[in-house]
Amino acid sequence: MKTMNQPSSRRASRRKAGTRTIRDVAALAGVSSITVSRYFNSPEKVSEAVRERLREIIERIGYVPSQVAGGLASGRGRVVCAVMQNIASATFADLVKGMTDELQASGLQLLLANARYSRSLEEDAIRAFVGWHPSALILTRDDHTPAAEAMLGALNIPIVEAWGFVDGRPFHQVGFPHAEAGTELARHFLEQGAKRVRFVLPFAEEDFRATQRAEGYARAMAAAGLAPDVRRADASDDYEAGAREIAALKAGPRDTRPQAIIFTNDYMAAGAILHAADCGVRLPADCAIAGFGGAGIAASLKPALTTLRPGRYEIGQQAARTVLRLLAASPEPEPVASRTLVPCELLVRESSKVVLS
Amino acid sequence: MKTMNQPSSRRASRRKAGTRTIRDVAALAGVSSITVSRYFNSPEKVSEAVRERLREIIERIGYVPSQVAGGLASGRGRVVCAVMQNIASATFADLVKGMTDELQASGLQLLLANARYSRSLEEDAIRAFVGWHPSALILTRDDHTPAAEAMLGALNIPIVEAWGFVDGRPFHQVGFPHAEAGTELARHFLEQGAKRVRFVLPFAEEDFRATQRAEGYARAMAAAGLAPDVRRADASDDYEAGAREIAALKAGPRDTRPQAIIFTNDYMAAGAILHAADCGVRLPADCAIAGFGGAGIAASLKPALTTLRPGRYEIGQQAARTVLRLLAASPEPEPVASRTLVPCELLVRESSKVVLS
DNA sequence: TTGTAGGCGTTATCAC
DNA sequence: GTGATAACGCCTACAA
Repeated sequence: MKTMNQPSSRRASRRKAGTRTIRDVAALAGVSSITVSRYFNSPEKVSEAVRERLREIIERIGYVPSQVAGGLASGRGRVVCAVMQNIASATFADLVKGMTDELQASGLQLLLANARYSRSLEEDAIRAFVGWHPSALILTRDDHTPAAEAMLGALNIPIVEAWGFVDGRPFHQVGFPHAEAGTELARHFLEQGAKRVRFVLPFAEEDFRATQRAEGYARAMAAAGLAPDVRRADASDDYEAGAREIAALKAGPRDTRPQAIIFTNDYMAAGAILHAADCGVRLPADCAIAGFGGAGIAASLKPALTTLRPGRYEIGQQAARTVLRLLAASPEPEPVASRTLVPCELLVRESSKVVLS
Repeated sequence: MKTMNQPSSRRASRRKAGTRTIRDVAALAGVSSITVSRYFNSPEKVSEAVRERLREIIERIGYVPSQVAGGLASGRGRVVCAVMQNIASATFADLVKGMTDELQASGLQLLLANARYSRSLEEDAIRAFVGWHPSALILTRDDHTPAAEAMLGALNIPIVEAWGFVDGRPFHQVGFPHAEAGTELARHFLEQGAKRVRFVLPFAEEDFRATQRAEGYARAMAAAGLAPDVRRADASDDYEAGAREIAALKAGPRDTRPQAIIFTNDYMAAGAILHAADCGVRLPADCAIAGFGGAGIAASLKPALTTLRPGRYEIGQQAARTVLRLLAASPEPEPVASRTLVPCELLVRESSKVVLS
């Protein structure tokens, strides 16, 4: 007599205790599991009666579909991957919020990686993300390593480059041209008649966007027939760097001192403003000041800080929307990469009033 | 005559073009696919020779293991899920950075959700995360909905409650007791002889941690036989709220005015300091000030702002470490929930010097 | 150290 | 509108 209840060809179940599957739901409802699948993915294909029964059962036993199994079966993870450059900065936090807010409703989960301004870490992050079979990818730079670029080309999914705004890329762009941001700030001073306008970069060289803004500034100066004056901060703390910059202002002879300074971020500018009184520098009379970033504190400083505010949240949002649009439109991909400009807003306040002596 | 080349029992492959699998690698190496699996998961079980061959092939064809398939097969997604309360705030951005930095090496991917201080959204996020079969869960509050609590209990994975630090919870704690933070700030002023110490809450009531700090402050006041004076800001912008608070300072008779104000975040405190001069208030002579958060700008304000700085990055890091420790130790779970205190640091500066009149 | 068999939970495909 | 079946890519269990 054969062993009962245990055909030798049958392995033990590897199922975790307490895990419910689509089949449990199907059995309870007296339908097949594919019907339960349809209930979630295309409910209009399930009859009203069955739908109601399923709703009740799912609610009662607390069934949650496995994203993992679904992703495997469909060949597409329910995942949008994003590589940030500095995950703890306000800039990227706002981008992330814009993206999550927008993706929330779609059921897509955002996966984040932090590349710390390194192209090689970005490549690593992309490679890791490939294993998730992402539905789309959002990047925050456009100068990838060749290996990264090769992976991107092979992925064949929507790819968005957010934050910058570059010509001639094969991927969708959402952001603004950083060089032009620098140009705009330079012009703000040039139009007021300033001739000596300085641009201050942060201590760390890693933020290449700051460098791009400096280049735009330099072009504007050159176009006006003036010599660019780009300096790099000599303190890693932004507030301290700004303070030192303003402290050094009176070092040279009066007619060579800058009439205006553009700080590449608002924190340096704030440091300058807060320290000015201690150095006997009156702002903006002795030197006009502008920042970049649209920091919340800018309006409260004395004098209030002029700043160029990028639409950080909006860029995250638009990047996510671009992804959703492309996913909805597939499999007819858009012929050319889209370009969504999210312009900066120049918030003009007292600090940037040029006083020509 | 039957159709050729197409046995009726054989379905078409659903494989995406260009997708390589563990079997492709195995075939190229002349080994079985399980050996390739071992190469990734326990390389020490694969002979040096085979390992070398596999390394070369994997590198050459750019094979990346599927996290999705692996997660399904092993019953555990390679995922740690975290629910934040305000994903765009500096606090949570630092937490996230601490977590990702720590998880990076382990190959675990962090999944984030934003609960916006809502218990119900937290519940939704947890439910969504269940579908990812997470290896662990990190939460940032301890007062979950009953449904959420039920899910947590059933999950049977490491669960960490980070940012706060509470007694008697079934889950691991990493953070600090917010009430005590309020107490510490209150004592800082009480020890200087102040009798009238005010505590200012932000306009939005959603941040229950701020309320906990206020409670700790109130207890310290009561213990000293003094009346607590908790006010809620009347402007949603923190800087503006701080400015208004300081502007209102001189409204009442001198001997009822607060001698010190604790702002529940540094932005309100900064707003107060920046606006003080405009109101004819001299700080700290007319009123001592302290904040909470350890904002970067605090040290640059005039007067420099005293603030209680929580170890935000460290808390994220320790939360992740707790998760990794528990995962490594399984299947022998720790008998009781661990408690990791990450203390705040009181940064005493000029703003909090009490001047008794 | 290496291999065989089959299952993980869902979905694509085809059939009714 | 509903169902049977196999396939997604990998890993656990067991065997050699």
